[in-house]
Amino acid sequence: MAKIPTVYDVAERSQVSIATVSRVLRSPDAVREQTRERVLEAVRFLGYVPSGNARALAARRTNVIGLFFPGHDDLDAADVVEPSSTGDVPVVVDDGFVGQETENLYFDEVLRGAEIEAWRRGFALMVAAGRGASREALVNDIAGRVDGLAVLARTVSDDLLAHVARRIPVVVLAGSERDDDFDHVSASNGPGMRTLASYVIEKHGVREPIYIAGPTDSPDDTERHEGFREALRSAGIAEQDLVAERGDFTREGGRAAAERLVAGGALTVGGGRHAVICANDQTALGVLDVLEARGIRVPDDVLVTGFDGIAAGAHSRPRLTTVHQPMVELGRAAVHAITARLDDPTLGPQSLTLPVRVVLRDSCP
Amino acid sequence: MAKIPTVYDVAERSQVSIATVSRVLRSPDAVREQTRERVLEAVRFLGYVPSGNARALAARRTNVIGLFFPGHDDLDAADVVEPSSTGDVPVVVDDGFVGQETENLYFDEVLRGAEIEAWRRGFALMVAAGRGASREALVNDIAGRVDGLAVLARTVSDDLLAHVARRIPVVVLAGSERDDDFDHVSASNGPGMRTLASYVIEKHGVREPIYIAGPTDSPDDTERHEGFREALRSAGIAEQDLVAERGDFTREGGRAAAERLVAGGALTVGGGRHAVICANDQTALGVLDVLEARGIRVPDDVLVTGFDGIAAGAHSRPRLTTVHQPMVELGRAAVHAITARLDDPTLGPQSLTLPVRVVLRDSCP
DNA sequence: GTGAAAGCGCTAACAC
DNA sequence: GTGTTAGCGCTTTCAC
Repeated sequence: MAKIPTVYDVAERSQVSIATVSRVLRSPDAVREQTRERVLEAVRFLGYVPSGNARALAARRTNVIGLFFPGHDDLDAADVVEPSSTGDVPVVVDDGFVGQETENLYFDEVLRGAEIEAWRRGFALMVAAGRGASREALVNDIAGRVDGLAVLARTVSDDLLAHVARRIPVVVLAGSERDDDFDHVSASNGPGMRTLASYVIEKHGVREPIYIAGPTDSPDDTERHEGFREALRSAGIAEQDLVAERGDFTREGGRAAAERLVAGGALTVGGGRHAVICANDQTALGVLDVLEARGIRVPDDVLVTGFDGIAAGAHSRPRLTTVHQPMVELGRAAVHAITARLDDPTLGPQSLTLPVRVVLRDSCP
Repeated sequence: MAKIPTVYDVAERSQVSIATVSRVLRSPDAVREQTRERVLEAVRFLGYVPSGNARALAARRTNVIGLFFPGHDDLDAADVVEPSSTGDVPVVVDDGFVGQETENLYFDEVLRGAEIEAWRRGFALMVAAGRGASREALVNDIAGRVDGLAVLARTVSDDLLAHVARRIPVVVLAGSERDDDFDHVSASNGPGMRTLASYVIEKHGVREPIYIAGPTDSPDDTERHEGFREALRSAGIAEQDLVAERGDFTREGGRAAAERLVAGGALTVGGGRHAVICANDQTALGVLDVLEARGIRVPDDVLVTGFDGIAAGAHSRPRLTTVHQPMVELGRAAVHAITARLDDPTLGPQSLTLPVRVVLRDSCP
């Protein structure tokens, strides 16, 4: 890293102009083979790697797409652990240890989809998991570095989004299409939950399903909850008579909610057919944890359902009935929407809602 | 996006020089409040977002760190699905459907760690999951856009890495420290597996443990396998007499390997105490799938162990005994190593090995 | 097929 | 405190 070589260094060494160096890298065919070889030789010799920034600046295009998600506000305080100096490997009995729960399965899947699609279209991906107060600054910063930005709904103010959208295409993920000018990509949350809830009510004759909601600021949960209500309505069930709980989309939150339900006597062994409808899979898995520990049988005593379709739900005992939403596809669609707008800036606001499907498994057959 | 405003536009509108605009954004305190307000007002009015590229170019520093992992070569062919035009939500019975298996739990965790640490240090993160032949080009490209690069071991040629390392700090993830000049960050694979295998052999009296390896090109697997061999050696067991299989680090690969073992008669009900030691958790989970389907009891008939400590293993039935490696910390350490070198380029090659621990659960108590 | 030269939008001395 | 002025390292006409 002594002296980072530039086009000028390469040009000098290969006895050509910087324009030719640039050509060799961008459109090799426009250069005579002999010249090209000489340039490439110099590139190798010097260890030349073109500056993406200079290129982006000159070309007025970064070929990078940004992805913004809210991050964990915890996890951040501690410094990097220093390795234990001894080479000993401790052997511990797991009495319930669960590492740090991977709450972000959703994020992971979406990111994977975004990455795949970005790659296919020749874009790099820049990710940011903003936290705390710096969120807005982060979004602004990243917006200055990319050609387009995908943002999870309700993670940044509409003002900022509007500001940023004047510079680059912005697509909002998982937000219901609203009365704004952004592009939206989301899953069929409402219809999905409605279909599932109706199934539970009709097929299993449950008249008092319990809904465990997600965080109040989750647009996904808002839509799912509404879908649940619709199902109740069309079955002629009055919502005010029902028990309800709120989780936080985490397995731990699901456990806590389930404990409260059990303590409140809402869930019992053989106490008539009950159903717990959870706003997402993680919550439902937490519920399953508690029910199993309490000896309450699923699905015999209580039916349990989730939402999302994460892999863990397909492998749980009992396996989890859920509404599968195409998370990877969401990520891909987001990137797709951005590139589409990049290709044709005159496009009107797009709203894409991806289909979901109810997947019946053991926890609610 | 009509006309993207620049410093010049802001300067003109607020009646100051571009230098002052820059100051307002970088060091607000160096500007008189009244002037500052005027500039910020113009920023808001114009929808100005500073160009990260121009800034990086001028400042000779991007404040971005790159992360390179190998991607799935599959998944890429299909185009984005078009939403079904009907609003109907299909209800399907899951007869074994598992969505697309999240194989990359490892990647996800490391990425999370990297993201956290990058954020703490004021860096953005650029990720690339290279595939196929374009890998090298991708790495080169991304190297031109970042201040430092973390690369999973053995995903790109040492030549390229050396080339890139002349420009920016490069840290190799999960590779055993080798005789190169790169920084390395890895987990205690060998000692971890050795400890686990010894435990299985000594505690449970297993004399013929079966090892299911990972991909041949995985440095992690190489080290783990060697750890396994060491355990055999110190127990006086001859390796050549043992059955061995190779998976590919995926659950599906684990299933396939287990099927072969069952077919080969290596695993039977009550056929003496056997143990299947897997190179990673996903493989082990696949083995559990097969054993359960075959009615072979774990841990009564067969002991099963994994490696990594992914969340899914803590929730499987039976819960999976494993060696937990700090994946999030690996990501953090990688970023840390890069920033350390950025702060002090004179540093010699660093090699950090993070501690692991054996976690005993039901599958091998 | 190749070179000269004009930016791209910003930061950072250096003056005033 | 604020303005002037060089670049930063590339791409891209436009000549030749």
